[in-house]
Amino acid sequence: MNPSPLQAPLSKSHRLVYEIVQEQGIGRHLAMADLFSLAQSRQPRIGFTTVYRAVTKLRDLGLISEITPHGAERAYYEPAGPAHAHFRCDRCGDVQDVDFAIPATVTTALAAQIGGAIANATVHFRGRCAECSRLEDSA
Amino acid sequence: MNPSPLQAPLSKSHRLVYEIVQEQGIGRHLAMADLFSLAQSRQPRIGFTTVYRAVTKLRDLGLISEITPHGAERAYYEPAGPAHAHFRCDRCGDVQDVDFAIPATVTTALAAQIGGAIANATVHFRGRCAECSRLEDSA
DNA sequence: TCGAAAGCGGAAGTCGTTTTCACCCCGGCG
DNA sequence: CGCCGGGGTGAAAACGACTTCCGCTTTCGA
Repeated sequence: MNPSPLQAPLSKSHRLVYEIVQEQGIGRHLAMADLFSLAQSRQPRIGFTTVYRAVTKLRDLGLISEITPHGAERAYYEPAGPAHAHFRCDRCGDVQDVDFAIPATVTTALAAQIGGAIANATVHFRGRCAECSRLEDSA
Repeated sequence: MNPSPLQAPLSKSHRLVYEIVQEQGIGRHLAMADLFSLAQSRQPRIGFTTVYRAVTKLRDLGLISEITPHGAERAYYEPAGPAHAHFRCDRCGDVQDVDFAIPATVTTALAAQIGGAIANATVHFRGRCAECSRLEDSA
């Protein structure tokens, strides 16, 4: 949302990747290869390594979120935003957002339970998405 | 705990892997390589492929659980048991159990929200474990 | 005993990710 | 105006976990 914190430390290429993720908007989940394709379509001479470095930096800066759904074979990226869970369909592999987050009171209590500090919580659901539910095969 | 459901469809090698996971008990999280090492120590002629096949089958049968913590670079396996969450320390990488599960009422409501079926929920926490919290460096 | 089927293990292959390394652009400085 | 110097860049190789392949061995029923 706020473009100001990224003026200083990001190169032009890194900014491009950031913009691509932002433009995809909430609910879209992009693999590294997708990001590379999109970046290439705007700047054909860009290399995979540059996109990779951009993603790594943006992730470390907290500007984009990385999700690794259980059962998926790669990571996905989305704009940083309010906490929410993800649902992955076992059949078609599609990942979608779910409006659910673990309350801070719970994480606080659990942090006390383990005696450490909890920085982050991720929730993933697996199952059959709406569309795949209609096709009642289990192949 | 209950050895009966595994007599029929499991070969001797697969049973060995199952027993190894069970014997490690609750709270232990074993990577594929760990399982292979442990299996080798009891049956030196066993091959990695056999352990891999055993793990795959046991996982599909629901006899063992596979977890892929966010930030980890491999999957871990543990005995199947009551639902619980996992905590992974960002510093030392250690994974430990956390007594938390998403209520069935919540998953039911969320399944309705997405219009599909939710078969499974996984919760992962990241942060600093008790031991690493004492070492106040952020390296 | 024989033959089919399942199990097995070594090795190679797959694939997403990460690192390496040399080149280039772009600034300041002499 | 030309010489550095350092971050940025991109092609390619390396890496590592995971998966598959293929031929050999064991098991089991006829």
